Amino acid sequence: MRPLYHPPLDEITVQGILYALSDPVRVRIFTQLARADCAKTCSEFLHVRKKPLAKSTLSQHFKILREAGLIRSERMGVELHNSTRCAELKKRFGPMLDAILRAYELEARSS
Amino acid sequence: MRPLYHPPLDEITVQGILYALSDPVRVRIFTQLARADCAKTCSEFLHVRKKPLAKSTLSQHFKILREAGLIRSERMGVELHNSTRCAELKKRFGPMLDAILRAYELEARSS
DNA sequence: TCCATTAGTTCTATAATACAGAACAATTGG
DNA sequence: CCAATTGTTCTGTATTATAGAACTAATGGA
Repeated sequence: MRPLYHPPLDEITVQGILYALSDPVRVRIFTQLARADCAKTCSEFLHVRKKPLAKSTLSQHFKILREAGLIRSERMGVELHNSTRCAELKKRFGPMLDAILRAYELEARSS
Repeated sequence: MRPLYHPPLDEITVQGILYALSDPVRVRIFTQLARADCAKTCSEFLHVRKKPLAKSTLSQHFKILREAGLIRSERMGVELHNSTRCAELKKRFGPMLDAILRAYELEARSS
């Protein structure tokens, strides 16, 4: 089992971020992590919006978020503790991420 | 041949926009359109960054941009005149699009 | 120590999507 | 009306996504 890869800040791409955030499940995961004040495990997201997700699928989604540079996952015993890399990302991409999250939020409210 | 579909402003989604802009060819097309002061035809993009594109592929890319609500395509004789819907989009999504384009621009400069 | 449990990952097969060549459609100019 | 031009749609292949099954890693107890 290969170690979890986290790209360094300067290898993170806009393309990768947009792709990662163009999926509703991943957006949900990311926004929950962004809102949370402490790290969350993967399995907390096995039921996203009432839709049961296979854990292999969920694992893939986390991998995509991680390798896009959006989140950081640390092994803590048997589980992974996931948190966002928002602070770093803000340094590199300015207001982009905030603007995206805000747009998603507004969209959710209006529907 | 079915008429070109342009979603009304309130049916445009963040997800659709991010997905459309997570492909380098489409980003190139969109940014060129955004910079241009007049509409551009599809075939002007047959060579994007020295890579020859099949016109069927290009057509698909335009369709994705169009149906994501990012561009508007009008038949003018035998060709299509494409332009962005930036003004409308700004009303609905605020600074998101600008922030994305700016991030892509900075990324391009630094590489 | 060893076994059961828990949390995630990887493997494998199938379903959905992207790409590009070929045929087609629509418009215009000669 | 025919030829040329621009773009779309059709069709087959290649890549990517999903989810079940098997596997790995860490822990807590008997």
